[in-house]
Amino acid sequence: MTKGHTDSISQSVSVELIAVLVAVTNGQPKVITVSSGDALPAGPLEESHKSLQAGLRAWVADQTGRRPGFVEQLYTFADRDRGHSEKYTRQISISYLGLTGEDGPLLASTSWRGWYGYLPWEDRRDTVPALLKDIVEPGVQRWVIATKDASARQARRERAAIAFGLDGRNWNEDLVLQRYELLFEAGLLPEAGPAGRRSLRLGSPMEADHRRILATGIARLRAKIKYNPVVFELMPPIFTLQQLQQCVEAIAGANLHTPNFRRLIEQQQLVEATGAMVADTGGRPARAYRFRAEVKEERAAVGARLPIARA
Amino acid sequence: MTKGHTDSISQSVSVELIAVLVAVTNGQPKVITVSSGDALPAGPLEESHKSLQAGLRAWVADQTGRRPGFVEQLYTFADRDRGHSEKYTRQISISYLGLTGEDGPLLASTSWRGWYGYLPWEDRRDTVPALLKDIVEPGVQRWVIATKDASARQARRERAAIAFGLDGRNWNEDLVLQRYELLFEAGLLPEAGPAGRRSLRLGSPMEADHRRILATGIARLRAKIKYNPVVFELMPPIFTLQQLQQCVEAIAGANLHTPNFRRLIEQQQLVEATGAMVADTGGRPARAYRFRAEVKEERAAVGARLPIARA
DNA sequence: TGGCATATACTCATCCGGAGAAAAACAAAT
DNA sequence: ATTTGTTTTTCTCCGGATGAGTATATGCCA
Repeated sequence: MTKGHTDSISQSVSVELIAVLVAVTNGQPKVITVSSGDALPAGPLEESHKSLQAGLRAWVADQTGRRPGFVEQLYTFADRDRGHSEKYTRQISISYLGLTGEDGPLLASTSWRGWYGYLPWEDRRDTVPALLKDIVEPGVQRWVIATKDASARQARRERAAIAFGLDGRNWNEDLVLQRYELLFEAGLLPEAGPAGRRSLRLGSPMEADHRRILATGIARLRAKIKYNPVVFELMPPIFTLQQLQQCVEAIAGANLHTPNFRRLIEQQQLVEATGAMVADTGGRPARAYRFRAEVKEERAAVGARLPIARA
Repeated sequence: MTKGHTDSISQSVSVELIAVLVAVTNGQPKVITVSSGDALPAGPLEESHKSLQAGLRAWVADQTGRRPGFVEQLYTFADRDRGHSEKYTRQISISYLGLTGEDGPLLASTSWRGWYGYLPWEDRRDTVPALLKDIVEPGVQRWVIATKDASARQARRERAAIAFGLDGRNWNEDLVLQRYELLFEAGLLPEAGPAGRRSLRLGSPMEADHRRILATGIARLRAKIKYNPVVFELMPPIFTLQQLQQCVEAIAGANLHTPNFRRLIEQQQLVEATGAMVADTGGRPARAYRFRAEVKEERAAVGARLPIARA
């Protein structure tokens, strides 16, 4: 498509901003929801908004009374046939991830909900959820063998094995979206429509594709937390290392090896001791820490590496 | 913003798809451009398109006669005041990265251009570009000291040091977008408007923010190539390890350490020898390789790791 | 005082990545 | 035929990061 066509569109288009607003309080990762937990907060892009990010921040501030310290665009998708009018309409949905604290008042219509209520198979902290063996794996298995073609079946088997750590593979906590999509395709989620089995209780559903957007946000956050010190935004100013670890565990949905976690944090010099102690831990008092502000810029980007030739 | 407002929008909105279509041929990374290299190909989202990705693929196929094997959304942004009409209009631009080969015919109005023509400071393969020392660093330095406030100046200095590897830091090839944005802010690019110094020859400019989108695409590709075997899409079916290395070097803009690169590829089992040899290399004949198809699924996601507690 | 629970420190083996040396296999020049 | 050059290919060495497990410190509470 060459230039010059770019202003030709005239179909009816509406633009919607959808937010995954995350907080973590004592080991519980949460998102802001509306409609009694049935949907993510969403609002139209308004004329007054200078940019998408600005628009999002504007109404997030309205909602939560707080301004999220970290906001990142997730994904944009377009649906046809979304409106009820006879006119052919197109909806563009732009989703964002935002990190904040749980404090600050919410409007009555909104509330915090634990995110593992929507994706219970993602929380493997203390035990591997029973529904994985009881519901997910049999359902996925049915989906695998539901294909006649042998190579297609093999492809499905491989995909399932990767997503859910089957066949001796390891569970990869980053594959939140892949798991959601597989369950959706397998018809194991009510969102999948009439084919979806409403009888299975695989977490609470959400309207439209909001649960999918939530999965996207969690996936992004789980990936990001490994190379970018965004946990910052989810922690109070002063905290103990265990609190920090529990926050990361809540996000990752897995228990961490405490000594190694500690070593990781220290060698990256993410935090500094305040000197104060926190005594009400139930055991030995813990040192209080704060984040090193400098880190924010320093470690803003480290990432993986290529075998680059020096000199 | 609670639900129920979501269909209230009525301002005039147009949706534009912009593509960064990449190919690499003998050490030259290239993008498809229009308008004699002044812009990236862009087209409106049409009613017939089922989804954004489908829309993009449709007209990419028209343009190049090839279907890119890999397509990924980059970023969405919204501008006001973009149209010329008196009506207040809003343009949504959704950008995509696509990987393909250079073969296949192009329309006359489109052409491949080397991407380092637009971002010459990003190519550090054989030598560090002279314009870094000659133009970029002095310009950035002026921008740093152009702030009165001491702490703001320090922040700028830090940011510049990270982006361009100053003050003893290493160059981080992933920070393509950060570098572009800094140069833009510093008024060193003609795109920055009247403040921009058109006299400086810091690469060829592009219309609107297309050069920024290109930077976004390059950054994404440089990051992605490290944990996801997308080089696939840019290579012919059979190749030598040196060709593969040169392709990665072209993308990364840096020379790689050959033995270590080899070791990396082998230990990841990305490729398998065909048995054939390629003799016209100028030196010792090289083994011919192909990608292992299985890898595509296997290594679709590996990523960094957290100190997860087993057991 | 003796558990109990958590916090913190230390050890050890292994793997991976950066860096460089060197051998192998051809072509072209002498 | 020998030398030189160029590229491919294989090894080695080393330090630091990582996985895994053990041990000690320090409070509270019964």
